[in-house]
Amino acid sequence: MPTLRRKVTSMRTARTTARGQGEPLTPAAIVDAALRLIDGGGLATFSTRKLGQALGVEAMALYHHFPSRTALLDAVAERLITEVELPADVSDVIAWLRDVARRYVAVARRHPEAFVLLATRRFNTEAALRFVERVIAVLAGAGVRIDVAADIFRGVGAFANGAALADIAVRGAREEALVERGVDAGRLPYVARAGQWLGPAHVERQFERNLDMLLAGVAWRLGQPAPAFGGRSKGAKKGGKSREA
Amino acid sequence: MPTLRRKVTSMRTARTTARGQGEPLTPAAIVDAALRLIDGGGLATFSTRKLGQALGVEAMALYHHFPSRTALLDAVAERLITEVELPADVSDVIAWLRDVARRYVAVARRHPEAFVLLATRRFNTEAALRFVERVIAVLAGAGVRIDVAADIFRGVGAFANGAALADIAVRGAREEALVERGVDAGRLPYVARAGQWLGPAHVERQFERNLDMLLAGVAWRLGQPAPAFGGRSKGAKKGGKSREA
DNA sequence: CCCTTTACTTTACAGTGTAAGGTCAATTGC
DNA sequence: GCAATTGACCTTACACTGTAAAGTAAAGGG
Repeated sequence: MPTLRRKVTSMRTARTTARGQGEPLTPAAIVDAALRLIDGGGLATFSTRKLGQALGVEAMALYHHFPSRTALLDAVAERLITEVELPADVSDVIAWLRDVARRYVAVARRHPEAFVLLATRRFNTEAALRFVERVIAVLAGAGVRIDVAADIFRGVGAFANGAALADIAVRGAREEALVERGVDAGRLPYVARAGQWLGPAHVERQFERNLDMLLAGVAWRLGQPAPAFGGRSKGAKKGGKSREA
Repeated sequence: MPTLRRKVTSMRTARTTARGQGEPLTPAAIVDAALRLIDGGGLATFSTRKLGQALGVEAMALYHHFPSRTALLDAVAERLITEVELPADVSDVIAWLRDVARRYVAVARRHPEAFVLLATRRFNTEAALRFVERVIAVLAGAGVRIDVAADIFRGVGAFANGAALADIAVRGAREEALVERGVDAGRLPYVARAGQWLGPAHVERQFERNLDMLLAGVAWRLGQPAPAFGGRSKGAKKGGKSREA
């Protein structure tokens, strides 16, 4: 593996743009650059040519590493899931699920433009399946039946996805106060009153609250004592009887 | 290539393609055609030219009614929200919320390709705000404090959005059995076992179940008796002490 | 009758994803 | 040592995109 790819004195020239001197392109480097580009300029304006330029390469070079633009974006989505690292302490499944959901949404906040790639694609690619595997494994390890684990994955996953999208949408809006030029004050009295509570100042708190509510249901279903709402679980007593876990 | 829509006798020509004779384009007709096109061919292949053709008009004619393609897609999203009609019986708020969530997801199932427009945009357009208004109004009408109503809207909304996207993704995948060529049997044992439970056969049931769990939390927060899991709420009475509603 | 407005068309341009084939250094086979 | 192959990238080309700019026909108003 030559470090100097392409002799510098020849017409072919070395890639001087935004990457080490001559090491060849790798899928990982391409995906990284793509994510950076999307983060910086939005998904709508992302193009293979701009990506090529950012890598100091013609656009068609990308097709040597990915069959299509869509495949490349799939890889970006993959890259995003691997960014959510699962907490190590699995002693409390509910707390663990809460942490996973938090970290998942954190990824959305870090990559608001790219996150839609993750939210709209199916979790059946390599890294995504590994993610599913680990979550189900932790649940199963806590004694949860496999079908119930799937149910819970779906439920928490759906909520996390939706909350992440809402978070992005709310924060992304350029602070137009939601009370749109007073138009709604008359025709939309409730929106006018609820406006501030639907703004970016409260999304995070609302996420936590609703997540806790959902997880309380999960805990109930697992036959565990419901954790106290709004905070860390402070072991209550027995609660509902397990029906299937 | 002016087919023949240019003065056929003396009148302003007749648009013979896929629409009544000569009546002029309306935003509503455009949006309808756009939605049909997206439903039929996917959002990715949707273009202003194809839409124009479907309406018997040049693409640029659309720009007389909408400032941009994006604005047109905004209008399609608007069209989608108006499609979810809110149930009339508001006697039981929890049951009402459940119905709304169901109908919302039903829209996603009816328009799997277009739904992403709704899921990724902010609810601050005309029809969307009317939707929010009515939901908050019903909650407030049931005695829920305005900030709590906003919390609940966010929670149920996020879950419904995420569940709808999951529904679309799962149903959209061309039945590749999730057990991808046996690859995972060894490396992904839990996915292999959970596969069937994550397939299209169970999304709807899982949606109902998780929705019920979330709504149980909502009911608890409203100081109402928790509805029975997994079924219709069998209206109980006043119940526990309210903390904030 | 002219003037403006409405609704649409024509033309044009910069940008898109990507198929087909080319180029040249490095590696391999003999 | 040299030919053949391969890997990694480039060049060209094409069909297609959104849309700016300007044109055109008909309807309505003064």
